[in-house]
Amino acid sequence: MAAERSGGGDPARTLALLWRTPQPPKPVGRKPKVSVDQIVTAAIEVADREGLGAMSMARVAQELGVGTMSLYTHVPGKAELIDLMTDVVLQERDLASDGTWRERIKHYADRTRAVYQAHPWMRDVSMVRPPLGPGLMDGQEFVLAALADSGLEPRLVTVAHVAVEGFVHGAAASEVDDQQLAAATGESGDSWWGARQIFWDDYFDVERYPAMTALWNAGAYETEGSLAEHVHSSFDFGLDKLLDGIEGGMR
Amino acid sequence: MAAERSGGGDPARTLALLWRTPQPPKPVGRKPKVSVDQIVTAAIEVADREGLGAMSMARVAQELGVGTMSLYTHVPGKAELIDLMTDVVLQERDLASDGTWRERIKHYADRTRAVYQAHPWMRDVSMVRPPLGPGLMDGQEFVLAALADSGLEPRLVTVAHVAVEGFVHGAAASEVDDQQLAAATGESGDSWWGARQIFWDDYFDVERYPAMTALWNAGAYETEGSLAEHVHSSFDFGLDKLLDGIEGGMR
DNA sequence: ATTGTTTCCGTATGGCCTACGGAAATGGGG
DNA sequence: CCCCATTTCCGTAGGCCATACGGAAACAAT
Repeated sequence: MAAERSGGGDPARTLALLWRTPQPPKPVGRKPKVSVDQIVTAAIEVADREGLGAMSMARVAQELGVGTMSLYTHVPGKAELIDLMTDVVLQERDLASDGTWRERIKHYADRTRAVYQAHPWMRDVSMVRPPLGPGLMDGQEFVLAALADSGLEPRLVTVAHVAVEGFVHGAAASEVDDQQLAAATGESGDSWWGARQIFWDDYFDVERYPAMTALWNAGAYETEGSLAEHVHSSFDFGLDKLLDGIEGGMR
Repeated sequence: MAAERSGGGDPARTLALLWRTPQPPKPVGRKPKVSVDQIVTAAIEVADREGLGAMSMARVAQELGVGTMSLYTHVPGKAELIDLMTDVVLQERDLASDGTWRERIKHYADRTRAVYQAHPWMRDVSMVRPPLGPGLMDGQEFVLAALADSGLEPRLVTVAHVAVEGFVHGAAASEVDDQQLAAATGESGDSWWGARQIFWDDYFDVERYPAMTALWNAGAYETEGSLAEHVHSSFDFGLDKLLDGIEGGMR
């Protein structure tokens, strides 16, 4: 399915929800059975366990013991609910701000990765029109502050910011993709690749792929750890090199 | 919705389709009304125009003037169809192999970006269990050959490969996300951000976000081009710095 | 008890994938 | 010309999804 997108609904309503603008208590009327926080928490639990595909309005309502349509009293729609879920889990990063600028960016990358690990459905959430809530904003501030301390001039800070954010979210999404697929299909990544052993036997053409063949023969693919560990260390390497490049470009 | 995943179906069948293993012509039996190639082409057209969400089996069959279930005679299921679509559009990159290793990697990035631009639904396709067809394999060979020429030792070539692939696909996906959302919702990115002007008026806290405020005051956000252009140049910057880092790490 | 206000939620619409099994088309052998 | 094995075509049906609509139910104040 396509990426989940932010709702086109009333921005004022969505922003009030994201920042939990306190609503004046209603003096009259029926008492609510559920709150926005309960709905968001239940939705996150369902998505954590069964994926964003399983997080339907009916499923969340069932979890809370209310009717499906009751949710719409508290939340404009599913897209906005995903916005709320996203900002809540981004807040879990709880970013600490000491160390050099490089250390802080690596800290940011680690914490963001941890969010994706804990909530693999984040892979399916598009970040180009992000929820403008405290979780997202605190993260942006953290990275921008670090980059500003690096000595880059302001214009380049904003450019580097997009590059770093893109790398970190992309890397975290990639890493988690494998686990998510494993959960969704009931087949591990290693098992999946194993079942495709016949590719190397029947289709791989040594003449057509000399570079891959040479690397294979040089033992470059005789890795020790699991697939996931290899991917993880590759992204550590990539982030390091990206920061090296940014640092070097200033001297 | 969740990311589209590769089918857990019979790998041998899927590989035969990906590499278009010639089937012995059937001497008897009803003549097929459609071919695999026609199905894949029609599916790509639908997805290009209306997104992967609209690419349903029923929609593709309608496009071809056949019944929905007829497709299942030629293609195991939707997941495998997406694999076939993916490999076909990756083949469109048509990679040329001259220039320095850096030039070749930038060429690869540009051509891959072009694929995403032409086929925005690629954003929704997970690449952790990729279709092992000629389109993907040729790309891998191209990047690995370039990195091998850079002088990295074999072990590091495979590590750098994952980092570069992650960056390129992540960047291309990010760029395209905006257009895809614009098409899906009928609202451009600039318009979307404009509608959220009230965020800066009502919610942005100068005390809480000093780094962002300082950058704003320094004029770092007074960009000239569109949002899309800014994102594009940021990823060019990022790739350059990543390659700088890789290059510098060897000296 | 009535009224105003708010929340709860049953129903209905139109979509999705695909298992199943029978109908229709095709070419060769009698 | 008919029969039949083989292959493809496809209608039906089941179980999911989001959400518009409008009435029922709960509550406080009068």
